[in-house]
Amino acid sequence: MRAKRATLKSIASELGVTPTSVSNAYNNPAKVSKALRERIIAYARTVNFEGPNPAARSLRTGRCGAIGVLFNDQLSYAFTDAHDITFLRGISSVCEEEGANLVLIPLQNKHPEQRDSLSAIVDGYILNAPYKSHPTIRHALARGLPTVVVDFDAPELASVQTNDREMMRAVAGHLLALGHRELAIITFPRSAGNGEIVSLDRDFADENYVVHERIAGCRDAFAAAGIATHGVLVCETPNSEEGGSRAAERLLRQRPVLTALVCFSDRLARGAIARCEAQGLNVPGHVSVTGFDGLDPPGHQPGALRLTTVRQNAFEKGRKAAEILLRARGEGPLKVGIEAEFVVGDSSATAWRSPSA
Amino acid sequence: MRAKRATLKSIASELGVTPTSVSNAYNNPAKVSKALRERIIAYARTVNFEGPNPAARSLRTGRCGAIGVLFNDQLSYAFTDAHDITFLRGISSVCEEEGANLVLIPLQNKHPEQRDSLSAIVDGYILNAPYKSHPTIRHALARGLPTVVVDFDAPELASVQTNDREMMRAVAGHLLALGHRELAIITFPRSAGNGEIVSLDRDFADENYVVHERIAGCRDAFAAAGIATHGVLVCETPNSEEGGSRAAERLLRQRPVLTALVCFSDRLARGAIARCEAQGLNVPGHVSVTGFDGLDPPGHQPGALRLTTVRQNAFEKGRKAAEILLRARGEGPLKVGIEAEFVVGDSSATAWRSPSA
DNA sequence: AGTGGCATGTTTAACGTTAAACAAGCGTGG
DNA sequence: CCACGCTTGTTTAACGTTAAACATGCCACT
Repeated sequence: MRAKRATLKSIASELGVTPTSVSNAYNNPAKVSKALRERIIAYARTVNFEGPNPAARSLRTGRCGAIGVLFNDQLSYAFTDAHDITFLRGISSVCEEEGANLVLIPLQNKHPEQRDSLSAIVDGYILNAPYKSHPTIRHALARGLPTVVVDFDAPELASVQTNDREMMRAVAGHLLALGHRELAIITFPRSAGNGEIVSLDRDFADENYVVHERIAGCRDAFAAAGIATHGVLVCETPNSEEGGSRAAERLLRQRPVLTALVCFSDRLARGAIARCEAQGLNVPGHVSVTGFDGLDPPGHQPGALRLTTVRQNAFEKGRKAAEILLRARGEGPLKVGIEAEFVVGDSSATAWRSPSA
Repeated sequence: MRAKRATLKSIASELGVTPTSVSNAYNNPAKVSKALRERIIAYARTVNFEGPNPAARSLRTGRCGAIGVLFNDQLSYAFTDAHDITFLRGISSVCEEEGANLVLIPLQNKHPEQRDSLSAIVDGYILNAPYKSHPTIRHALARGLPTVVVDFDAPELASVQTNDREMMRAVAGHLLALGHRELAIITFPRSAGNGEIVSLDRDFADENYVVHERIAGCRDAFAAAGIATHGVLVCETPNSEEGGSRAAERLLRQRPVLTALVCFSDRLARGAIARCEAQGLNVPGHVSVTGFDGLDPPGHQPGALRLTTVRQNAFEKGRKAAEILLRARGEGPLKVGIEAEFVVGDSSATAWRSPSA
């Protein structure tokens, strides 16, 4: 039976002072004489008092010194993704400077009954590429705390955004300029997607904002080249090497004439490349494959294929989001753009198959 | 001017019921008639009430549904380390299953005045390879919350431990068996270390527990081989490729006859190898280098050197720690061991230089 | 008819803290 | 000598919630 913990009140009564003075000894040293303060701290030490109860303080002050981060996907997935990890690193670097705690909030998919309330004790949220429709995210938004959304469109909220559309236009334009006409797109999940294959001229309005923007960028490129998007396939798959591989396999089966695969992440691209090579298709000889993120580990191996991709600064994205949340005060939601860079690597080349069937 | 937020109380008075009933509508649906519950929820929705205030609930119930994780190092550093990331992934996988939030707590190094109180609102702690002496960690321990320590020795606390000592003995034994007599050790920081070079027969009792155990394992191997540890150098350096490289450079300058470098992490080993090669020393031809962790990315590149290392299951380590904290109830602190495996790769080989000077 | 039990709701009293307003004492300057 | 301000501390009330005990009505069972 653990002894009851000491509180400001118990210490105060023990010492014959008021709880306020004990509180001040911790929070407002200037409001208390040095002698009293030292007496309080000394006594507190003897009863293993480790400072004011954080929950009570938070209730009283309305602040708790922590920010919450929400991902679309499972948390344990985020920790496998170079982009998400780097993004978190950016956030955490600011948290360290500010002494703020960082709360990772898993989406409630397993316990639907818990979806009705979001129990995180935080001063604000960073929402990474949220699906508007997910209940947990809806709750986060509805709570009305300061919120920064990342790669998302929300006029009333502060946001940090990469120019996905323009970048993807560059990628698709690059492939079209190389003569590719039989392209397909491999995307990570657009919403609660189940891996269907659809056409590029479908309506993507309700989708994940990142997917929406990148799809739009692809269309821009096709439009600029005067090529119809009808019949261009878009395959949705989990964002992993495995997912990329399976998607490539399905697309190549459905449309063997493909000469280029536009992947919405490097992981998907790596998987797609592996699949192509397993089928005896050389990359970029037979099929060009592009990625997105540009976060391959620094120690580049000599023999490895350098991806044609878009390098985005996920660290800076995280930093900016956290800086806005923890430091910005002022009028109107901030909108910050993060520079990205189109990088031509060795995974794309001139189309070799006869253009179109 | 944001309108004041609705509370259980305000909703109750609005609806002519008691706050308890509103609370029950959220927490104990069985204690409230279906009709009333629906009336409450419906009204709550119209006033943008997103469930009971988490801080108040936490104060009242004494629980908050979150666990805190503390690292030795900067948080933003942990996000660059494959071991730490995988460890976090293990923790987060359990948090997801349990619907618990995960609070990453930066060590307070920048704001010394904040060191006196730890403001995290959590139900328990996971301490990853803690330095006993760091103030933040001392506070975490002193708060008396349920705590699981990882790779640390604390009889009164639950723990999850890799058998560092035995594994390191295997590594050093392997090198000694290959004929190496001029070994040096490269370790990540032992405490508040500043990068000195010391002898292996120094006293490491007060150091980081992991370092302490691994050093002991090295000594075991030397003892078993009947070789003196006097004069065997131990170099401390930040745990990064850069750190490994610098340490290797310093050690080779101080003792050019070295034929083997025992590194306490794969990152250090990678850096050391790069440095050796930059100096024209072939690995493992001229110098053998060993690592620790075995977490190299799965997509192994053809030309790359496979490290001789110890593969430890960081994911499982994280999972077990979180499971103990969130699920274990019972008598006495649990002690869980995590299996590791000594892996002979291509970075170690027979010593070629004449044994000893 | 009386008793027990269940369903539904209320009353009461904290949980531990801190903001704001107030009081007492003491030195200082005009 | 008095008004003023500073230092040090106290009083009061509230932050928003929920556990525990209590009240009430209704039905069922004996």
